[in-house]
Amino acid sequence: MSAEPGTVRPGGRTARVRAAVLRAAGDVLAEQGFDQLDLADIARRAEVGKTTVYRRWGSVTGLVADLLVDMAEQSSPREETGSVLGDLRANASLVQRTLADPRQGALFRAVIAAAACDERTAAALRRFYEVRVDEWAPCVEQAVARGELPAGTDARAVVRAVSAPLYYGLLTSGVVPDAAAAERAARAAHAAAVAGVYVTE
Amino acid sequence: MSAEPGTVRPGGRTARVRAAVLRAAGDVLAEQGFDQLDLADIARRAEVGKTTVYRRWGSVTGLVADLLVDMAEQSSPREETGSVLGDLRANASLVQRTLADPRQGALFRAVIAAAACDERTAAALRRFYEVRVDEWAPCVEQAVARGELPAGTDARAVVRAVSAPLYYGLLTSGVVPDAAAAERAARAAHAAAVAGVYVTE
DNA sequence: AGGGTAACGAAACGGCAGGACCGTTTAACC
DNA sequence: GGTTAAACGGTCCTGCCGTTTCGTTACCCT
Repeated sequence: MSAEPGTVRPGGRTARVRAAVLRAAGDVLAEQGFDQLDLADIARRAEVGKTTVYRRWGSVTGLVADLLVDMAEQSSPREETGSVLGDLRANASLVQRTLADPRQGALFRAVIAAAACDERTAAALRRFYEVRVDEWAPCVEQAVARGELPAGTDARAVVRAVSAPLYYGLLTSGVVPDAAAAERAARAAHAAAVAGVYVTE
Repeated sequence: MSAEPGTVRPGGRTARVRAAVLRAAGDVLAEQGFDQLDLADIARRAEVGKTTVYRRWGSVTGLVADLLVDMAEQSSPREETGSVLGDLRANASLVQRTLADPRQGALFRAVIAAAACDERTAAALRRFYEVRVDEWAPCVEQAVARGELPAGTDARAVVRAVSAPLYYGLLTSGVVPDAAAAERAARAAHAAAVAGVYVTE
């Protein structure tokens, strides 16, 4: 049993091929959604042999899983405004702008759909959001330390609460969130956190 | 241009075939997810000719869209407990139990994934949630009338806020919601509504 | 800098999803 | 109950997705 292709000689051409294929995969996912995905089409766009794509990724979901690993590596740093509400607003705005962007929004919908169909992709998606939530949780922890939120508040739960309504509208009703929706999301999470809804133990 | 098959003679055998196929489709969706869906397999399970499934529904997404129409018709009546928080709890618990049910939960994930790939399916899904939100919005409207929530509160927004975190966890992280999550969802939506986050105009 | 081999790429193959044909059943209307 | 055609269902087939094969390129190590 040999290692996966691309792991022994990951540099040079191999890296270029990976980058080109992932870029093409992102484009096609954003344009068409993941079920109409033809690996041969991606190979053509990436100017790469069809055989290579099948050998290295095997299936559509495998390709999406690798794309998610790539996306998780590009983490956007959090902003700090001095108050929880401001920080949550910044986070909500970031999520909102991401989902409202034609390419990014469609890409996220496609990736989440893919994760619902394949366990490996689901694991990659879970990891992606873990990274994102970990990035922003310190804002809430600092707020607890400053006394703005009750002690014992689950920081990660608050961060997830900000994203939830924005994702929910997009996924279940196709509603692209606007700035007002971001503001509501931030204020709602803040109000709930102040009320002690996310206090554990 | 002739009408869609199944619309001119919707009774008798046609209805039985539709019911059998939709049931089989739900089973397969819940078991395997929608991308591995083979219409011939569904036909076999439903003990129906393969040709019939292809002729009437054409594609996997078309079948899912019809399944959603069928699901929307079976609306579960809302409960009324006398207080907003109680009503929101009842709603959250209903959603939580639905998503936590192995068959129903998997079915919802699959259906949402299908909606991300096809516009007709997305429209059917939107309609499904419109029906559900309309069913529960009166609870919030009555609460506003009773003075429990501020005037001008967007009732539908509050109802959606209850579901959002439960769906968000399931779709992005594969977290099956438990009773505690339902309680948090209800209390969070309530706290935000009381704080006037969902007041419009 | 040169060899060994990991990784790529073109072309040919094959299995199966999805569709076409046509005879059979039966719902709808009188 | 008889007639009409809408809808079903078995069979065959065609096109495409994914795979295999084998020759070529170029990355990595010494």
